[in-house]
Amino acid sequence: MNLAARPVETTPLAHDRVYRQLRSRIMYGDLPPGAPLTLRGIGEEYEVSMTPAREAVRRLAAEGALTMSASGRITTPALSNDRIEELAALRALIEVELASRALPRAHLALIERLQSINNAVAEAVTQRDAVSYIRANLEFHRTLYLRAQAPAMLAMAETVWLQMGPTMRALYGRLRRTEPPQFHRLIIAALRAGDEPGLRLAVRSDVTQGLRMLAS
Amino acid sequence: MNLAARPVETTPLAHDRVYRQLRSRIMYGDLPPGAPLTLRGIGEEYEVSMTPAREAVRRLAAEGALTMSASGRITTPALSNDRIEELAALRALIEVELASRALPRAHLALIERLQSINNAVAEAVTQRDAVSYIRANLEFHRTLYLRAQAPAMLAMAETVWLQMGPTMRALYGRLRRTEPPQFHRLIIAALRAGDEPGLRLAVRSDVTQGLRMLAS
DNA sequence: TCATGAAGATGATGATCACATTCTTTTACT
DNA sequence: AGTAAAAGAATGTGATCATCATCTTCATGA
Repeated sequence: MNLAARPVETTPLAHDRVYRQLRSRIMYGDLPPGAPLTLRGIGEEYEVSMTPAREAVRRLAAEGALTMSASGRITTPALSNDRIEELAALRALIEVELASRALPRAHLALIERLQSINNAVAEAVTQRDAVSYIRANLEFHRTLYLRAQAPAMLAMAETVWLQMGPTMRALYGRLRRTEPPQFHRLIIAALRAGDEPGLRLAVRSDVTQGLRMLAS
Repeated sequence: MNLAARPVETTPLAHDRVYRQLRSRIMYGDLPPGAPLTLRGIGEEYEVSMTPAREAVRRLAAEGALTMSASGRITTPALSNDRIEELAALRALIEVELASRALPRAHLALIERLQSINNAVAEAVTQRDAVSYIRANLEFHRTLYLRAQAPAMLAMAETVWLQMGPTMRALYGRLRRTEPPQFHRLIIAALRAGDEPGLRLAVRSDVTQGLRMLAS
């Protein structure tokens, strides 16, 4: 057994690299809804052959991050309003539970980190940078939920985020506002106070507020 | 546009066929936890080359139905008790919501179909046929949830079922009982009465009852 | 002017192969 | 006899190619 020769350096695997980069672009709204992708195009962009591109695309399609037509055409998902409502409801269900499980383990250091991330969210809002906003917003939620010690639930929540990525970009893109996220402050306040009902309400409100944007 | 030449017959696609068959075997507990699989073995079994086998495996791995080790070895998941608790909690969250949404649309024909499926469940129990039991049990739930008109939520629930498949088989395999499922009767009764709180409680109880088997 | 159809381009699918890594078994040495 | 090294087998990864389906474009005809 050779322990010294294996630092931690793993996974120079091509398909995994392509998967992760595509996943980030989709989740954070770098791609609009309905954007077409091709295996050859992806392979060329990431300098790999079609094989790893195919595996990355299939993996993302299985997670709902990409849509494959009957003829195999690949696009980012263009969600119907019903589908958006469903995904928002799923976010509410899962993330309220995650927040609730994180609450008893939320110490001061975590709350301060959330505060700091929230400043980045506010800055992205004032600069109207949709991608930065989505990334910082999701990092706020992920940081809290990591404390829940519930990896399967967190994975489910991230899958929902992934499916909503392109749509969130389109939604925030046509939104004109400059106020920082109010519900994040409520979440932080509830964490400080150890107020579970308040926390559940604040998370639910934050997660479903995007639905109101559909009235446009 | 040629409408006549395309009946409905689509998807003789190899990777999709392999995916569906493997998915069924995993979800219904035909494979035990930790069972090893190989791409060449799958290809031989389903008479395809490694390429479609790989795509099916990757898709299933993305859904959590298969586990890939760091070196790429493929096995069915062997869940820890913590992970089982998490997945059961997810089932409770999602399926209670699905049942609640299905309730206002549940007419008599649906209730009678559930009754009939429940007879099949009871029969599988008396015959101690684990695979038939799991299949009939999940069909009971799926039939109800289809009425919710919430495909994204149903897909999430099925993903959880998929992850638990091998473990459910192992759990029911060492279970020795012959009584039919009591909570299914409560679910049907609540549907007949239009009793939403009762339905939510019955579904939650049915979904989490398997957790009690862990006390062994 | 619009519909129809054919030709070309585009793209996904599946098979095969070479390669590197990992696991298993055997062999050799103490 | 037990441990370690080495040879061999097994397995996933990625590239390339042939093939077929689909879409687009352009020409043809009413």
